[in-house]
Amino acid sequence: MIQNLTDHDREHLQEALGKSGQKVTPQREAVFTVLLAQRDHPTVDEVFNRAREVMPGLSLATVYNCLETFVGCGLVRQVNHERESTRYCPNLAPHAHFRDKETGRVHDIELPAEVMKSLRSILPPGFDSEVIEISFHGRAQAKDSSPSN
Amino acid sequence: MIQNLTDHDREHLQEALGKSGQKVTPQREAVFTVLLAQRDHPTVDEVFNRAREVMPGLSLATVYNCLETFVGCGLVRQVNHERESTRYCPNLAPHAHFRDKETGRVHDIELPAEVMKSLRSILPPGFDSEVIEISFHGRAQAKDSSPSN
DNA sequence: CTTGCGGATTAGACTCATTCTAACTGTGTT
DNA sequence: AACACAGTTAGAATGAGTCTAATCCGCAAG
Repeated sequence: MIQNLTDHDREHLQEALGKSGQKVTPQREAVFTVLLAQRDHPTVDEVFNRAREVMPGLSLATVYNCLETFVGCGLVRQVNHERESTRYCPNLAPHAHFRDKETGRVHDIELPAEVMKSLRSILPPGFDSEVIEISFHGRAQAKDSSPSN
Repeated sequence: MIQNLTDHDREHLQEALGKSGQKVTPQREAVFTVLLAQRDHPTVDEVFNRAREVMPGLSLATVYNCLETFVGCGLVRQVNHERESTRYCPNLAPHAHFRDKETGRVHDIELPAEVMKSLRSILPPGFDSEVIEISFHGRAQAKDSSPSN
């Protein structure tokens, strides 16, 4: 079920959009709500379908737009695996992704600061990295992993 | 300039293909030659264009087929960055990739065994990973980086 | 009010990397 | 010679994502 945003989350949305001079709109709120309601790294299509349940007139283009906006103001992260459809993730803490070969499901893997540091240290001088993406690909023991919010 | 394969490289190709029950063909040899001649992580299109100089009748579909075959028998690695075209890399040693924001060029970054190990160690029990992809994204000081084999 | 402005949304056309299909080629086999 | 079969080929099909042009909506100025 898709619940409404908590005041706290709405404020978060409000603030992040505001900072880059953009507004909260019903569509953006709906899309953001969907992302928070089920943190399973949905594709654009999945977000679209879920959001439609709550806002039937919503268009796919708008979902693309909203997600792009959110990425732009740091509200969500894009997750790409090989050439599959892009997925979206509202987890802001630095983390890696694990993609289950069997189910296709994506799990967040916590990334300790010291590992991040050792990773950064392998860059030769002259290389300056803003983003580090780490993704694992393999099998995960099924232990239900849909922490719904 | 695209040179011929050394005996050593031809043997390598031969062996890897043979192991998975496949043959060396002129097209496969041409594509492999292109990959070794200029280790700059070319896209399929780039491989296609380079290989055509040497084998004008070669078709794009074949380039896709050859590259897929090579990936299948462990001769080359695929490199994906966001949703850009897939690139191919004949460097077999474990390494990370650095994509230059400005030039779009991809650089190999050596990956020390101990960093690999610490990465593997962040996986919670039950997660079993075969492939780890690490990619950096940022700016690299231009210091000509086309080590043509 | 009502007019006008600008950002947001919309449907549908478009792009383009990749995959698929069905015909063809070349080589080795019975 | 006829066959089998992997590999190759051109072109059609797919599908995620982007673009375009029209419309909508909230708000500020007149």
